[in-house]
Amino acid sequence: MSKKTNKNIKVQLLKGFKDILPEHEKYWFYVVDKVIKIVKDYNLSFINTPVLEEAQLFERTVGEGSDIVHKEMYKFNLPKGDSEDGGKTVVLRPEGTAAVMRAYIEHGMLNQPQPVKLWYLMPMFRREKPQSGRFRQHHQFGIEVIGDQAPVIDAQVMIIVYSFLKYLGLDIKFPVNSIGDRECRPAYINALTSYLSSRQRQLCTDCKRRLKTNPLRVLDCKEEKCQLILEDAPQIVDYLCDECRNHFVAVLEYLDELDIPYELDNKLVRGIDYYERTTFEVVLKNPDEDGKNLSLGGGGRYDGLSEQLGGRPAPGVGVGLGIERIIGALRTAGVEIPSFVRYEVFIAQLGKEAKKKALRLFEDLKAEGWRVAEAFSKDSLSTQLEKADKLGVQYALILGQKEIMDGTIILRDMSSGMQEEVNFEKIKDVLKKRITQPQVIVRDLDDGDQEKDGEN
RNA sequence: GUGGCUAUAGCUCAACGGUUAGAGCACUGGUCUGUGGAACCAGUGAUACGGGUUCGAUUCCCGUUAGCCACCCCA
Repeated sequence: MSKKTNKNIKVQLLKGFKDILPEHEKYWFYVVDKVIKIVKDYNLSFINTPVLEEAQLFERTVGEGSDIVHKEMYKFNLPKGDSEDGGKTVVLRPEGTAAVMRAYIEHGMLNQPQPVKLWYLMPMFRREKPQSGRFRQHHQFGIEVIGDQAPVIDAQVMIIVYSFLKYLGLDIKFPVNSIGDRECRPAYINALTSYLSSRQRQLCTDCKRRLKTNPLRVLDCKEEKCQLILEDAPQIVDYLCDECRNHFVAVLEYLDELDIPYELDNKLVRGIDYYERTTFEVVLKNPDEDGKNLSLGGGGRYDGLSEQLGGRPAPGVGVGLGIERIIGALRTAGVEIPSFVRYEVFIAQLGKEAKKKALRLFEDLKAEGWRVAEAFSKDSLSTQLEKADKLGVQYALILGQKEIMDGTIILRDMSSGMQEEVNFEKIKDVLKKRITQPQVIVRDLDDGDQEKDGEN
């Protein structure tokens, strides 16, 4: 950095954006490890979609009246005339479901065995005011099961979420509701609207607006006066058609069967228009000091979404979970995150000849896939071991004049301080025996991360 | 979008309307070419930006920007 930069304005992060730093690495790897585990368990197929999409993909599905579309999208026009896509209005993807459904339609996944079970891990962008646990770019692990409307699928999506978070060490529950479908919901909205209209004067200003744009959203208003009015409001359950009611009851039965903790919440509507029937959220079981249960994600069924995008009918149900929220929850819950082994071996050298031989040994070990660290530019053994210690290396190899004469090398266990002389030629075999399971897992994880890096 | 709080080194924090803005941790080098988690010595490194009050501002005032938090909503 230049010193007196009075003239230069410091370039920094855009508001609400966060760097993911080395210090967050172990949390990400921990979560991604469990993601990989759960998607293997349930045979979900990987999908990722572009960050940039046409604006109407979300405007038509998430809904013009929703907060996401209405005020939170990064939306801009591509310059006209410089390319075939010139003049199009594009947005940074604010949520995953509509994008995945677009891909499902566009790639004819209807011709695969149904349902198609997909998962993704990708960044989302919403231009909200940043706050605790809320950023303008965040990452979601999402699951979408498309092509089947059986209630058991709804339950299964929730079961997957439940065991995923269980793997991570988080205890959660599902507020759950059914908001009906295209057949029966209009009647409920009518009933609700006329009830609220008659009491319009007592509603908060936001709700007066919602009453016109999206009456359902009045239901989850937090204002006390609105809540009071809502106590006697018509309830969606009473308006569900037989199909929707049966579907909902069946979902709950499946959840009961596996003792998945849920609680009925007849005011849960969610801020996205494409949902039908089942809607749910994923909240921490234990409330924080303020008595609130942190929300880790949400989901629901969207049987009409495909048609909204011009596709053939394809019912679906899905869920999105916020990675940053999950990591936050892991930290506050004090879940122990296994520490991360970056290097397996450190090579320390003493003397000119030893340095040469160590240089070669480093290359040899590396060629065989070992993760090797060194400090060849240092001559002091203390300094080298100190470095090895800071790197968290499990074993140090020490090579000096004496060892070269004897054809040996010293193997030092860094945690116990125990060390032994090993025949130089046998060192690889000895290492193979010593280095244990955890490192293998880290290698797997690392590969997974590289894939993801490519996407981000 | 509305409101509250904050802004000094990479981090945590100090200080004063007045000479050269201090400390701990971290970092770099050294003691250190035969043993790390330690000690000692040395070093790098900061008043967010702009304006005002003042002889003098890091300090007081205003604005901007950014951060944190709450509301709204959500992941």
